[in-house]
Amino acid sequence: MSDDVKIEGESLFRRPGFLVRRLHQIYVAIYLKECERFGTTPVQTSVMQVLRMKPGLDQAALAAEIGMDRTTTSNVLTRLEKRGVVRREESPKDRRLRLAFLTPEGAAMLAEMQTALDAAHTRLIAPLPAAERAQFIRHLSLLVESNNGMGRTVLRNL
Amino acid sequence: MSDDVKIEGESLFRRPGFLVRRLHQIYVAIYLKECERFGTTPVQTSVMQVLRMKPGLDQAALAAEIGMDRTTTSNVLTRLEKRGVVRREESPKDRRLRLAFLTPEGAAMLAEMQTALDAAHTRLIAPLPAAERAQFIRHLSLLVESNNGMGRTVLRNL
DNA sequence: GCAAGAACGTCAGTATACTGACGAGTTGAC
DNA sequence: GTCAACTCGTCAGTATACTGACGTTCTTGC
Repeated sequence: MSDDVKIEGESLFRRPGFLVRRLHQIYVAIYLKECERFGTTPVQTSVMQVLRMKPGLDQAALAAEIGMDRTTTSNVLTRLEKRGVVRREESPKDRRLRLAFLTPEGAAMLAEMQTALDAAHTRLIAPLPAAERAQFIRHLSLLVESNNGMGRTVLRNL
Repeated sequence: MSDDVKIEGESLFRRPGFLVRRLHQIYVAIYLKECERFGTTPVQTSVMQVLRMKPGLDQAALAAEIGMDRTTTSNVLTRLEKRGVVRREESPKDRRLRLAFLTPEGAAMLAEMQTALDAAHTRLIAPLPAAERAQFIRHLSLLVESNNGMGRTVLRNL
């Protein structure tokens, strides 16, 4: 219970990198359970949420909003389009761009998902004492903002 | 700056699930930069670290140590074996099991990686005020331990 | 107005990470 | 002892997530 941060220890369970990987897995599992009936993934939901706020975003801008690679974003959109919740069209102004929109079906599904989605996020941090949850989220935010800009994938609009 | 935890907000950047996914990506990027010359991944390193502590572990037990699926563990071991840092042999006691060991080359590489590995973990949480790093790690640990046991992948030996 | 550079989307390739299913092997209830 | 239940490793399939490379299209410097 020492306050000293011992990164060099042998156990994986004191290493922040290992813990973050594991917590990410756990969040995915919680999400999949909460949102089971929709058959979506966390990233697909993030894409739809961004498109609700900013309809007609091109793929690179969408990628930057979520912190995903252009390639991954394109693949996610392909799957969402196949399900009929997203549609893409070419930009008349810039023929390089493909603009993405939620379909009415997509907007309806997203609205219906809201409760389950909130529950997933809440459940993830529920084991923390209530008074410490806000600080944990602030710590996460700070680390994401500070380390943003590693490699090709960068978040815009922090 | 309210202490109230607003999970229901529109912005992705206040959602712990989103932040954890993004922080995991960031850790991978930091790791890959620090350990570039070894050409390894975070998970491959975790496997090797466990095998250093517990030589001759079977694949399912190894999976449980790291919190990985059996299938993923098998694939990671195949890649490590191909590189010559791990070897597998069948158990004479239980013919279902394949026991994994570090090769001398693997042990040597792992020893050589230690500094870079420590640097990656340290860099991940470096942006936090020094006094708050231990608490952040405690929060991560608590959430991982509390939510352990979601789905097929479970950590043993917490 | 045009050549150099940059940006967009895509492709191929690779690595985690999961599910469901399966055969081979072991264990336990009786 | 036998057979049902379980376990281990693997396979096929799918979803994130990255890199390097490429053709197309736009922007900029001049």
